[in-house]
Amino acid sequence: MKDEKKRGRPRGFDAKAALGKARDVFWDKGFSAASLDNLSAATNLNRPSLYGAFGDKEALYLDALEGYRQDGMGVLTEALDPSLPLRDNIARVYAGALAIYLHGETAARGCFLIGTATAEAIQHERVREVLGRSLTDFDGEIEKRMRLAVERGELPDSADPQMLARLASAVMHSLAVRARAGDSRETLEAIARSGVELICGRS
Amino acid sequence: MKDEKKRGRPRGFDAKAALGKARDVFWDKGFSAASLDNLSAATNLNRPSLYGAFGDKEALYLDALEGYRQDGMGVLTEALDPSLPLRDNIARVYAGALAIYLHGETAARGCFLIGTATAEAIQHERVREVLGRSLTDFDGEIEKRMRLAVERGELPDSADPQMLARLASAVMHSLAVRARAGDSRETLEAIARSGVELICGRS
DNA sequence: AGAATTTAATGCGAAACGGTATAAAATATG
DNA sequence: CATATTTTATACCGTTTCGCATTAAATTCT
Repeated sequence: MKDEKKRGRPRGFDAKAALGKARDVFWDKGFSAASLDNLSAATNLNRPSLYGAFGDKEALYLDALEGYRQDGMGVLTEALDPSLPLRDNIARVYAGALAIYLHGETAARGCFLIGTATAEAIQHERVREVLGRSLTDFDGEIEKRMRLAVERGELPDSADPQMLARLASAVMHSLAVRARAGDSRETLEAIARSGVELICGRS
Repeated sequence: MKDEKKRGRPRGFDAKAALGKARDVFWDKGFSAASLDNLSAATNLNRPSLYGAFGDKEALYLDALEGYRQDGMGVLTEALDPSLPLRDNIARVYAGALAIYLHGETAARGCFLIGTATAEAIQHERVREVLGRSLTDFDGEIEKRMRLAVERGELPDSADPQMLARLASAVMHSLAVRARAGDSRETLEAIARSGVELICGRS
């Protein structure tokens, strides 16, 4: 469904890979501090090619954000596999987050969204919109699992699924910030463990 | 102890007030997107005066961060008044945070540190250092109160004061991010209430 | 009063910025 | 093969950036 040969010179690069490289630059520097020269160098694309494929700098950034958001949702739904106990689900959510935030083992970059989009959110309405949607969608996915947990008796009937979900997200937001502030993997994992305990009950 | 008249032309502005105006600019735009022209206009200082009083842009930003950090610690210790019950203390911490994050009632700016310093933390080591220190100091102050709570029997002996403190901070970090993402005051206050419930026990 | 010293104002200057005009290269179509 | 169309490469344009050089103003010290 995409083999209709477009006429004209074919593009000589993989747009998805280039977007990933651009995302890495934004991830390290933030939107404002990342220059088109940086992005051009990282993607091996000259500026007109970048512009042609993605539009201007803001559009490229929004594309990168949206891709990250979708990847994150994928990791989340995978972690929330309802055949596992709730406690395992939440632990997996945090483990998945830390795998992204710690980036390999070495330098911690934290969360791309929380680490860079928050800074631009006041001035750039579209960035704020993506950020807000990401947070609420994340909350919502966890909330669904919390509702299921109440139905199944993993949580007491008195539990408030929406609020528990938001607090479960809150722990992750904190991991995102702390990772970028340079906290050690050990510290972050300890917080994650304690978070699971607190959210899912001490039973 | 500061009436020793310096010789030479006296400075014609209040450095502290100027720093506050500069902080507001950084708060809205972030470090990288804030230009010296913006800062100059907001403070009513021409660039050489800014430079003379605070040094370059990064030094000015670090000054603003440090001032915010200290203000925040002041609000925190006030909220943690040990003559009040733990539950009230934590509720006051969140209320104090939201008062800052929501800025009046209208446009939400979130937390200056979490909203802007996280973005620069990877590239600017000194910013990362201030951010990290701010987070750990905050945790530490709450941890002291948690220890006291265990001694007093407000929390069970089995409670882990360090981890409870970090999770209490986590809720605040989430408020900081969500405020900047545009969440309503009602939502944020509801999260704060639920956070108090979760941290301080459902009793 | 005059010298010394500090701050304030104007404005410059080199570099970096985002974005694009222009032309060459590569492919499909007729 | 010629033409149309799309991508790539080079180079450039106007603007904005940060920082400072220079000069004027205001105050203290001698």
